[in-house]
Amino acid sequence: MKVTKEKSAENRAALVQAAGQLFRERGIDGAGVAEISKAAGLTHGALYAQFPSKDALAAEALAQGFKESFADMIAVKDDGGSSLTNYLDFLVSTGHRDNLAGGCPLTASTSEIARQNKTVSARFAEGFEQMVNAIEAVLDKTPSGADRRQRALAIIAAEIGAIAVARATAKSRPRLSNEVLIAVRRVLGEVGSEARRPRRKKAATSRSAK
Amino acid sequence: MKVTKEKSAENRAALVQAAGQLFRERGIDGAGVAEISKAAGLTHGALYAQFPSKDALAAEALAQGFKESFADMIAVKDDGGSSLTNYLDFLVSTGHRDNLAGGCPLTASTSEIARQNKTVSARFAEGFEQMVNAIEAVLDKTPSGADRRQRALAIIAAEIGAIAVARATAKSRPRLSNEVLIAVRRVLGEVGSEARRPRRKKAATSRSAK
DNA sequence: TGTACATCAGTGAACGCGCGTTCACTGATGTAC
DNA sequence: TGTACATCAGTGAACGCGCGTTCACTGATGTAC
Repeated sequence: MKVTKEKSAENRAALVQAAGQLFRERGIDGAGVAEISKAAGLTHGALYAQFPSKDALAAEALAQGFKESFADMIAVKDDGGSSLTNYLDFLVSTGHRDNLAGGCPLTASTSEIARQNKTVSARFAEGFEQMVNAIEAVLDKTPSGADRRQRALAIIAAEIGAIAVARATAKSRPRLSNEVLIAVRRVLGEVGSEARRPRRKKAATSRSAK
Repeated sequence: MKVTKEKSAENRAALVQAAGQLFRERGIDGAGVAEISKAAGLTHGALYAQFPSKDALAAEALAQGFKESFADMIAVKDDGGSSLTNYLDFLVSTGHRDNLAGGCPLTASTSEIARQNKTVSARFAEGFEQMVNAIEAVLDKTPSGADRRQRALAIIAAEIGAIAVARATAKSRPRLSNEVLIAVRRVLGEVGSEARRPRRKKAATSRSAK
């Protein structure tokens, strides 16, 4: 039974939305087309009327996930206080760890991406690059741009690793999981403004490095 | 046809070995029992004579992978120069990125672990903890132990994120992939000895933070 | 040491199941007149 | 505006396939005598 153009567009959006959530929750290989279609209130046949393959849906769901994630980031950016602090509090947190379905696609599917097709992995790389740019833009401007970019890259890589490890250990070692987040949050705060921030009180012993 | 106890033990070891490599290459869910058995020169029936389930094999393969990985770490540790430098050069490198089958299980399966059973995820947490301890042991001793542990946690989390991202982007954006490794390698070098190392030449402008 | 036999590691066919994808069909939509 | 009909989004049965696991069987091993 045919359906309004408008309704059809809604259905497509519902598929993308459901796919994004389920892919983030269970992994791209772990969520099936039947489950996704059902979550969108449709049958799998409808999915294939809208997308040529599961891969194509995955690419679109990934792109949409990034879009929403950046919207969240912008909302958080100027929440009072430093933008970097806001970003890190948002990204490296128990809230982000526990929000599989709604979290950033970067952190959810990183280690699966290498096994996906080119379209999917290219979208991932774009999202990563954008995320790095967002962080770079709010870093202290003191040192050279190259240095700033390196720190932004390291911050995002560390954030991804932190959430991945925190999720992997959350069930069997909840304390350890929290500890990872706290440690990474603190160290990244320092990395983000290291070159400009005065040394912490206690340090200052200056043996030359090795 | 029955087989020597010795031969049986060899077969078991071959299964664990093959499973470890294939799980790291394709993911735990991505490598099948048929493929693993074949790689070990056996049939899947033999696998079930040795292990009650694929999960049990996965747990053992993970433990074995950590064992081998720590042996590599120890070999690298006293390779001349600073131990931390040796560790980081080993862990955050294109070599590690490109060595799926032989690399560290931590970096290979992080984001899959949360979806595996308790035995598997507990083994993962143990391996992570050990890795953190190894790093902590070679960090500068200047600041408090709590601070040292936090930096060790952050270093391992960042290393895992760096390898994961580098692998995810290696095919579609090889330059970006390399860039991530270089950036993380450098920043972690600083994190590993931050509190003690004299400020880099160019920095030193000391506006107070924010 | 030689013989009889229970053990059990390993084989390979078969199991039910869920996967991604295809396809004949339906029937409301939206267009042509 | 009203009618006739082509379009095509969505349905649901069916496809081949590979998955993890089971099981009846084999036959060399290793033990008991």
